[in-house]
Amino acid sequence: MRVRVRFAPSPTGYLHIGGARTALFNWLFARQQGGEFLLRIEDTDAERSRPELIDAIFRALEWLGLDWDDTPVYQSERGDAYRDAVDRLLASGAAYWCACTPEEVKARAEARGGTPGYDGHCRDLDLGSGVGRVVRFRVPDEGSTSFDDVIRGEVSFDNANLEDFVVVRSSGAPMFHLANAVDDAAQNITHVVRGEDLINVTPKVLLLRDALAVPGELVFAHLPLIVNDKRQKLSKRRDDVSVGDYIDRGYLSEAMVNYLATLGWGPPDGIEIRPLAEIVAAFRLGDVNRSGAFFDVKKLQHFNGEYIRGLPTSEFVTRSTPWLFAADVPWAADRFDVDAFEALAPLVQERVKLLSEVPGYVDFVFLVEPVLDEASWAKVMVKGRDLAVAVLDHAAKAFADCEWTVADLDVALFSYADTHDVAKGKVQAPVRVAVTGRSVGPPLFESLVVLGRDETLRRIGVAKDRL
RNA sequence: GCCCCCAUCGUCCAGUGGCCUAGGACGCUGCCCUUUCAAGGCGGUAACACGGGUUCGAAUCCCGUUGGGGGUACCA
Repeated sequence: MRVRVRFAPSPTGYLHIGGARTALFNWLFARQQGGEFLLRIEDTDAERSRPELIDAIFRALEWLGLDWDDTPVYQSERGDAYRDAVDRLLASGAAYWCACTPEEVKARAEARGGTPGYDGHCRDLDLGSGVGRVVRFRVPDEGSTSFDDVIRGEVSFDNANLEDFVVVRSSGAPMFHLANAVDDAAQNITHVVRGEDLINVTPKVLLLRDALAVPGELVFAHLPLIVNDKRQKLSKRRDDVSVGDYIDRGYLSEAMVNYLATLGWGPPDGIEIRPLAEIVAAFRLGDVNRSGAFFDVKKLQHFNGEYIRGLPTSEFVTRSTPWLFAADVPWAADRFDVDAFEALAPLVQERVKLLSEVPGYVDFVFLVEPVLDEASWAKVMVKGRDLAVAVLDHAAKAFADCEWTVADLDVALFSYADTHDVAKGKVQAPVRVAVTGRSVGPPLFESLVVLGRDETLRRIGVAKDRL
């Protein structure tokens, strides 16, 4: 049978790292099996769902490159199907109306000794529908519900530990388990790949499928959770994990997807950074780990640096250009010079880990006056004042009439190093700070070539005056 | 409390009874290269939670302990 999986986000927040990983593993499995990857928006909870987030989720998935098949299913539009299922459940006695309020349920539980859960109060009262009433599923008192998880093996729950859970709220809206069971059946889903936080809900869905006489078997695979540095499930509040935030910080989708694929799984040959197509080919659902994985931003950054360096330079230019027009960039848009950026791009490309770092490497070209990094100035120009004065004097003269090429600038400036027996690193520093404002940046002479003789000499002059 | 899951370097991943004096990657770190910073090259650091079994032999299988996590809603 053809594999059909689904990613079923609830539009209560932006797509976060955990959801992205779940979507990715579903997608990998589907593509690797030649199956289909479907989308379902689980918006049964009108209170929490925010329709405007749905599009943001789609865009995040698109950014990641996780293309889906068919049009997404919206649970908010499938009321009839759920009502039909509930009618069948009620008719067969698998479910019943319950008039207990949450407060009553809780009060009785406390009176019983604190064990949470519904006590079956209305089970055999044969109540009909009514305002404020919910429909509960009649969980068998005995036996157990188990399934063979692809990742974890046999997982079993005693039915006695399961309460008669609500399938329809007093508002008439279906609960997640019900909608889930009905939709997985309707969409002919073959495999459910989701986070381990949903493992306890599986017996309920299984019981529901059974009661609804859904044909065929649904295979489950519960992914290990992605955790924070305290080894707790990533939380939108506590941890900063929205996929969109990573886009804004200059991460490449290829790097993100590749990194996410190494969380809970690893290719047999140990090569972590590789094209998605190879990951698809090597991926095996059954080889996914069972234990939680820490989301290590440092390692993600390393992946990102690798991907940036691996880009053709022209693509690096087109992908980093938006960052040069970002709102917080300190120069007017008309100061941007494509040719200048293209000249520096290959040198910047091998130095950044994030696209957002790019402006900091080339700003001196577009700024009227370079931003002055105080720490750099203090170290090179103040602490090393004597050398700085001598070097800038030398540079001002030597740069005045040499050929304006990397090779000639090199000779012109470093003749000072040779004649005065000073390390080249020491000699280039004052010029770099004078011209770019910082002590780090792209190679100096290439930078000067782009800046031009007049501006270079002007900035050297300004720095000398400041000394 | 109850239920479920998990347990190899700081972190991620290999390892599926002998190839393991446990391998790769990130990080950290030493050296080299070098006009800064990167990148690159060559090294180093560091782990099978504990206790019992099973077996000729266990990181690998079983049991227990401990530890961690998840769930326990008229959220998903």
